[in-house]
Amino acid sequence: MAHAGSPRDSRRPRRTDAARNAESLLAAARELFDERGPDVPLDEVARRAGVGNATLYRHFPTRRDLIVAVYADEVTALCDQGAALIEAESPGEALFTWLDDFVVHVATKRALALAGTDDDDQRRTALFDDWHRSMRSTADRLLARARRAGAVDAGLSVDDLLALTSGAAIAATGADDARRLLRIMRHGFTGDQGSAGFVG
Amino acid sequence: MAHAGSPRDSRRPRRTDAARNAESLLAAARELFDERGPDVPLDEVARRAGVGNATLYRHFPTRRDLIVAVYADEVTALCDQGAALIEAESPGEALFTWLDDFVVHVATKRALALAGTDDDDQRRTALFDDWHRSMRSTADRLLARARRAGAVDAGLSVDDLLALTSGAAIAATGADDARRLLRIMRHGFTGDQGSAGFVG
DNA sequence: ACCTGAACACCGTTCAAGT
DNA sequence: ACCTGAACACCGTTCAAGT
Repeated sequence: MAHAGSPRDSRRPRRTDAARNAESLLAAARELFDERGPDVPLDEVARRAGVGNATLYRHFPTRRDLIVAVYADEVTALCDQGAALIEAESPGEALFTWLDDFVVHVATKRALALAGTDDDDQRRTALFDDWHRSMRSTADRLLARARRAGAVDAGLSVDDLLALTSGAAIAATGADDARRLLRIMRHGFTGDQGSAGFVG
Repeated sequence: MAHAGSPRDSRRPRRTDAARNAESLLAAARELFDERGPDVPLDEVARRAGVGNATLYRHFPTRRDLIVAVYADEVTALCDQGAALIEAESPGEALFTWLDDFVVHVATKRALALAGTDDDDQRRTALFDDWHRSMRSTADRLLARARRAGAVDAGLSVDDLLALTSGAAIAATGADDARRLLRIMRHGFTGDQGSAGFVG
C-alpha cells in the first residue's frame, strides 16, 4: 500500500547514527506535540531528542515535514482500513464507515493540520497537501463503488467529498462532533432520506 | 443592528489624536492584509500608519483584535443583509441566499480566519469566536423561519449549520468553490431532493 | 492620557568548525 | 557524510522617557 510521508528513499544506505537521530527526533516530536501542541519550538524537539538543532533541519527541513513524518503511520493505517472496506457487502456503508474514521482522524489532528499551513500556500492545510494523495485514492475507490450501487449522488466528486468532509472535521469541536456533522452532511440540510430506498 | 468587533465603548471621549491613530492603523492594516497576507509584521502596520509600534498594541492588544476591527463593517453588512432577507417570500430561499453570501465572506477571509486562531484556544477560528454571536443570531432567525416552512430538516441546529457551512468555506479553494460546496451540502451526499416537494 | 522608539525575549534558520 | 552549537535575523511585546 503506497502511503504519503515515508521519508528517505535514497539509494545508498544511511549512516546508523543518522537513522537513530531521525528516530529520536520523531519520538521527541510525537511526545511534545501531545504535551504542548503543534507550535512547540523546534529547538526543544531537538533538545529532547538529544541532538543539535541543525540536525533536526537536516532531517526535516520544515515543521510540516516533521508533522507529516510523525503521523505517517496513522495515515497508512487509515488507507489500509479503506482497502479492507472495499470488499464490504454494502458499498454505501463501506464508504461512510471509512469517512467516519477519516473525520475522527482529521478532527483529532486538527491543530496540527492548521499549524502545517505554509506561508506561500495558504490555501491548503498540511493534511490536504501531503496526505491527500493516498487519502484521495482510497476515497476514490470507495466512492466509485458506492456510486455504482446508487448510494451516493452520481455527480459527487472525490475532491468535493473530501473537501466537505475534512472541512466539517476542522470546524468541529472534537471527534464526536465531527462524526455527528458527517451524518448530517450525508443526507443534507433538507433532511430528505427518501427516494433512494434500500440500495447497496 | 448589534454587531461584533466594534471597539471602544468607554465613557469619556477619546483624544482626537488617539482616534486619528486608530483610523490610520485600520487603514494601513487593511492595505497590508490585502497586499501581503494576514501574517504581515505588526511593526510594518505601525510604520505605514505613521505611528509607533507600541501605539498599535495600545489600540489593538492582539493581532486578532486588529483583524476583527478591520472586517467589522463587512460583518455588519452581512447581518443587515440577513435582516432584510427575513421578509423574503420563500423562507428556504432566503436562508440559502444568506448562506451563499456567508460562505463567500468566509472563503474570502479564509487566511485571516485561520491566522486569528489563538494559541490557548486552538479550537476556534477568529470568525467563530468574535463574529460568531452576530452571525449566529442572524442565521438563527432565518433558520427558524425556514424550518417552520419545512424547507430544512427539523433537527438541524444553528450551530451545526454554521459549523458545516464555514467548514466548507474554509476547505474550499475560493469563493466559487465554496458556493458550489454549499449547494452540494444543501441536499447531501445522497443527492435526494425528492420527498419534501415544493415547500416554502 | 497618550505617544515614542529602543530594549528585550523568543524562535526559526544558517554556517563554520568539528568527527 | 553527518553532527554540533553558536551566530544571525526577525518579530512580538514591554517599558522608561517624553508631550
